[in-house]
Amino acid sequence: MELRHLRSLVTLVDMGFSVSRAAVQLHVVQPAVSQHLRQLEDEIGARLFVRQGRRLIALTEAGERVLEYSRQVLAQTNSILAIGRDHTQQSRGELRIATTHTQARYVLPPVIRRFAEKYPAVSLQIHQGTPAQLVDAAVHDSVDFAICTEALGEHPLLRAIPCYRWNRCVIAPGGHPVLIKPRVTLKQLCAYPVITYVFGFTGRGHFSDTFVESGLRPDVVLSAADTDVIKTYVREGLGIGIIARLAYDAVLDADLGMRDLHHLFPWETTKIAYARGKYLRTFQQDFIDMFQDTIRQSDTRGGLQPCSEP
Amino acid sequence: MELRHLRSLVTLVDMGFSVSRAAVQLHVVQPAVSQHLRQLEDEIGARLFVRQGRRLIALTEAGERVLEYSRQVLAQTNSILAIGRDHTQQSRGELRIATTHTQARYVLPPVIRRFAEKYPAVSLQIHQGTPAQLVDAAVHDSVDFAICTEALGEHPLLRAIPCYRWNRCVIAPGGHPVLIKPRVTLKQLCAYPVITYVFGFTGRGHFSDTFVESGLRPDVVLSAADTDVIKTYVREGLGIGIIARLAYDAVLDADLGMRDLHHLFPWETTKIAYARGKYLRTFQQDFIDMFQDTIRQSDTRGGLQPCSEP
DNA sequence: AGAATTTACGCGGTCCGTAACCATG
DNA sequence: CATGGTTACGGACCGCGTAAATTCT
Repeated sequence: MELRHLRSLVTLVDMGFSVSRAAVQLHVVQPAVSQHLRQLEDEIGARLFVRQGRRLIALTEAGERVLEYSRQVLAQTNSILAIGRDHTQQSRGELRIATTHTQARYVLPPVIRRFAEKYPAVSLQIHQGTPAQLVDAAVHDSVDFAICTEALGEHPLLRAIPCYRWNRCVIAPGGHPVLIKPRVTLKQLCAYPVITYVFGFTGRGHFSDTFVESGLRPDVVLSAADTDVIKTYVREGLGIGIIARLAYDAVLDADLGMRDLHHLFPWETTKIAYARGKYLRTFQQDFIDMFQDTIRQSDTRGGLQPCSEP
Repeated sequence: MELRHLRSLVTLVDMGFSVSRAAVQLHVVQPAVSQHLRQLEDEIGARLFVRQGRRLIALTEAGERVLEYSRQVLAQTNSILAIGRDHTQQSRGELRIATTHTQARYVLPPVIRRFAEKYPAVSLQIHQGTPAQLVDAAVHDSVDFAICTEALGEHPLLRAIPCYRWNRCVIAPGGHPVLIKPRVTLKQLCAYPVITYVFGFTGRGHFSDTFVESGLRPDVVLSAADTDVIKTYVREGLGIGIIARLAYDAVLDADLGMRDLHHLFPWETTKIAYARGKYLRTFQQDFIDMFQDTIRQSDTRGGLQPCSEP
């Protein structure tokens, strides 16, 4: 068994069980990949693939197991090479971050600024996606870090580091009746049409749970993945917005009124996660440190609380 | 980078930095290994070895990192092959256990009997060693399981499963004054010369701590790694023995008196550990289950308590 | 001087690419 | 009949083994 066999297996699966596409991806011809897969099955001595005629359709249970280990092996060989790059070109390389819109837009900018200043030779990539996609990308090591609130932390193949806790606020056009009382109640929120995040995003789970427990039902007229979209519709007068407190900008959103809601909802914990066993280059480790440190310095202006290490 | 490079690196280290011995171990000629190491260094692009002239002396820091990942990669490729064997020859293979003398002699026999009955085609190996050696063997995957009380559980590369808790007893030749009172005190134990386990073995750490805390100092005239040796010297009249309660056999040791001491010392937890990420074949998983189950059935006869899963 | 490692070189295996062949929708 | 996968075969590459050169104990 050689690494190329494992590479062929993993690429085959990632390419949706198309041998030809895997071959293209691997820069070899198709019969080569066929041979790898065949040899791998021979050496392991068990069927790995469910076949339909000559076509490969899916993995057997054994195949799933082998795939899992193969991914780990390949990730670790990458880590080995990363060690080298780390020692020779300390501060040269790339940092691939996958996160949600809210993080990318409201939390990361000051961190990124500091990082880019300290490591000008590191090329930065910020990918966006749904929490489920972020998890996937981190597991497959197609990004270095996934930063979000949902779906991390339970995954057995990820190491998740809690970074800060945040809560929600309500926003509404200036003069809106919900803004009168300094301390808003759940009942008051239910009196108006609500615009908030799409399910699966940014703490929407706990958000809904809170209403269910209280026996109240909010009138969610619109859901969006993205705080800026929510704000836009709130400005249009479509309803009141319930967003992450940290996404309210006192200057840019001066036309909107805001009331903190941390007394109504549970705190959410945003984490930074990476593939377990991944070798972190010094600048990657440093990014995590800078992230936590920046949060710590920005104090509670945005209503977020730093998390100490677990 | 190919697996052979990693194998050469790992073997080199295991052979004490002798390229020639590594070559023998790998069934290739020496220049081949030299080439692997050279190529590995080239590809990683960092010095991995500390050299003294042409001789390799030690690993650099980068080398240590690479070694760590290489070990994991190789362990996982082994896991992949194990998956195959598991699916084709369900109950054929080998089970390598490393443990201390006390476990091998007093706890494992009934487990082994059940296991051998159910899996006659699995060849069993029982290795013995100091707790530190057991940990090493498990980490390097040169055994499948390490079973002992000390040193496991904290190691980051091992997964340790608590199996049962035990405590100590005192043994002495029949009629010895320490046997008169049903409830022995620490002070009484200090009145006689004591024979017990060597430091680093079988709960000796907590044993000593207990005396230190009480301000008493036992008169340990002899330490042995092995309960049978202790018993022998107790029979010789050299002193009283403090051993694991489970190592006292009511029939074979009828000439020795015994008093339980669980009111004096903290309970010790014996664990079964294996390399994290290792693929457990079905019969290996079954061994753990049978181990725990056998303990559960043997009830408290030997003064040991089963542990539920953490 | 001898043990151990590196360098030099040639052979053999094997890995991949080309091309022809087969199955499936 | 086109798309996608397997079988067959040849050439190029390279990994290993032999043997000579080198260096440190």
